[in-house]
Amino acid sequence: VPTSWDIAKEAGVSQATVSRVLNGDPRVADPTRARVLEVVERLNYTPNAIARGLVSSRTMLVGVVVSDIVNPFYPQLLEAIAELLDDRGLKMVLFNARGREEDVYTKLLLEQRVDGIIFTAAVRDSKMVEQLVARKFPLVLTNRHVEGITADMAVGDNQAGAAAVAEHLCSLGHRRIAVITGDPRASTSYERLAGFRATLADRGCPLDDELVVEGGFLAKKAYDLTLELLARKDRPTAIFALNDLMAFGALNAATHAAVDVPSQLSVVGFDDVWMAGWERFDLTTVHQPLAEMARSSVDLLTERLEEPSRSVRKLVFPSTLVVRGTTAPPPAATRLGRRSKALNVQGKE
Amino acid sequence: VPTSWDIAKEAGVSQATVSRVLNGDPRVADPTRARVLEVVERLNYTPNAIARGLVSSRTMLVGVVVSDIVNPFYPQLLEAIAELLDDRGLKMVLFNARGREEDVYTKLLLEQRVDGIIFTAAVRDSKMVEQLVARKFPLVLTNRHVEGITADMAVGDNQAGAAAVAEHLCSLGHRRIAVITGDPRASTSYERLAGFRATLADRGCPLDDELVVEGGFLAKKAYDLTLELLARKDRPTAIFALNDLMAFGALNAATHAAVDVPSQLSVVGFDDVWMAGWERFDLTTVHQPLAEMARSSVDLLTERLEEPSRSVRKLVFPSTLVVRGTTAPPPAATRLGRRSKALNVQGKE
DNA sequence: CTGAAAGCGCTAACAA
DNA sequence: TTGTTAGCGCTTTCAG
Repeated sequence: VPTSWDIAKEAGVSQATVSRVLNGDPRVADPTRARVLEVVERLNYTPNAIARGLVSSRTMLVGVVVSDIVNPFYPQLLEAIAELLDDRGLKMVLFNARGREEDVYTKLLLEQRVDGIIFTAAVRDSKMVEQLVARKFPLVLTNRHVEGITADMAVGDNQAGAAAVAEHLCSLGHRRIAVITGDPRASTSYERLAGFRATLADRGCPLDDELVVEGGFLAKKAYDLTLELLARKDRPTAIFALNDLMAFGALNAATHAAVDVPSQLSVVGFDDVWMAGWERFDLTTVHQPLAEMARSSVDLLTERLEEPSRSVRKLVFPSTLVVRGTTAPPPAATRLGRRSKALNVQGKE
Repeated sequence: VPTSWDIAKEAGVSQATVSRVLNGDPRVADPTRARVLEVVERLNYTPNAIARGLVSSRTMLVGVVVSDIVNPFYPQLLEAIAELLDDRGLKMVLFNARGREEDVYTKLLLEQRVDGIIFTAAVRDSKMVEQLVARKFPLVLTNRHVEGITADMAVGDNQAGAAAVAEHLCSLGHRRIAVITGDPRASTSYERLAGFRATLADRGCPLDDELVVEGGFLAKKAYDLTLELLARKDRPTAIFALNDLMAFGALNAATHAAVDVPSQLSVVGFDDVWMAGWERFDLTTVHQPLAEMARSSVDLLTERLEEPSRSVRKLVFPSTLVVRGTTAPPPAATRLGRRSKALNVQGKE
């Protein structure tokens, strides 16, 4: 593998000149530049980014931490982030946090000397994030945030989104509503639950704690929990899963138990991942502007990379309820005569 | 940020000794080692992997290229690969090839001096892979392979899998079978189609080219194509989508068009991604042993990293048909009297 | 067992 | 406009 010295020798110039040409330094004579580039081409030379990184202390690598890569939410986010990073010449080092201790991978991230980190898997009491922030390490919290931490972040308005779900379910007439929460350490789970609970209380139909179960943001767990909920004597008429993946699990469980959605059971998710609109799910859920969140995350990071001392910004993105076909009035309400019309109205968005 | 010199000074030893301690060199006196480690701990020192990489020419970074990260197949593969790499102290630099020119990212990969590359998005006529192989760059082809290239690879038996689908559909009585292919440049698409076509011909019901359409491994495209296929005067009684994602698209389209699956239309996929078994899909498909493929890919790569001259190995993994609820005899056959029984048999696996 | 010294391949002053 | 010269932080001989 050729080095810049090899091509310098071959082109009859100094190594420094080669470096200049490759970095687009304007004060290189055109003929010289041409000669160098010719050799670069001929020897198929690519500069060693490691060496470059050592001296410039810029690796052009960005660590991205996700909590569960098989949750379709993350690939969708990653796709957007990866493309934006690419446009800025940055490369993505991916970490799937699932199960791992967070300090382990963060340490790895640091050893690797990534230029910055985009965290999408932070937990509310993360000591690690706190340390990184204290060290003034360039990082942005995306989607989730950390309690009491001042850092750049791009998050959705979880409270508002969940509140909208509560309104929706309440006005449909639901009174026994179950909630399948996510990881309780995630701000997303916490806030969605809080927003839902508060709004439900406001509307005079407080949440029954017996009906709040923990699904860990996992489809399988939500599936099992739904089966369990449906088996109860006084089963809920609606289930609010704190993310779409769990809502899918609930939907599958309902199908398994031969419980019709939405006539016998309403299901609501959160995120509006791309599959949520599929006919086979047609899920009522809360939309989060993923593309914009991704763009802002990358922008926040690159701007901090360029100007480390700039003031911290917190971007909150609106969440909007998307009513599709998995919600309808509860069976009881149906018997009271609001059935067919309401069913049609809610049947399709 | 402290360097090894800082901790050397603090511990009253030479920088070389610090390096030795950190690399577990056995010939360091225990008291010395303890002193060094104490300082390392106290100063919260982490070695600079860039510098280390420069001298050892080992970055501990592995490039992983996927063709479309939102296809659930890849996250599932990535999850396994990431964990295995992690166990070996390697980190993953992810590239989503979607739309990008392959030489662009491969060049980036090389600049970054990743130790090796796992390609899951290779196209059959890839010049880039050819060049990398010629350069003896450590790489493994996973899932897809490249025409006429000798390299380490871990692929599924696509021909056999597709043949099994052909057998299954034929014996159910289907004669008008449509195929939604993937990216024609991918070996997976090519081989699955070839295997399917050959077996169908053997069974005396050759494939009608009018019914072969290109879905590019994309759900949306498959959705549209299915709608189009269903609108034809002489519509197919079965659709073989060359991956699960497209099969999901077909299923959604069928629902949209109010065509019942499997009584009016059979649908088969390929890959058996984790969602395929969900009640809402219950998709008949071809299982690929993803976990083993991932493990082998990482093994092949790490072994080559350790012993660059070892002989090339090609691992082919068996593909097995998984019959679930989306396949049944065609409507015509049903009219001939094989309906209800067959329907039940196929209705659930 | 430990220290001194020579780079790894590049960027960035500083000279010329 | 180009060349010379220091390092970046580490691993690794080679001497003690």
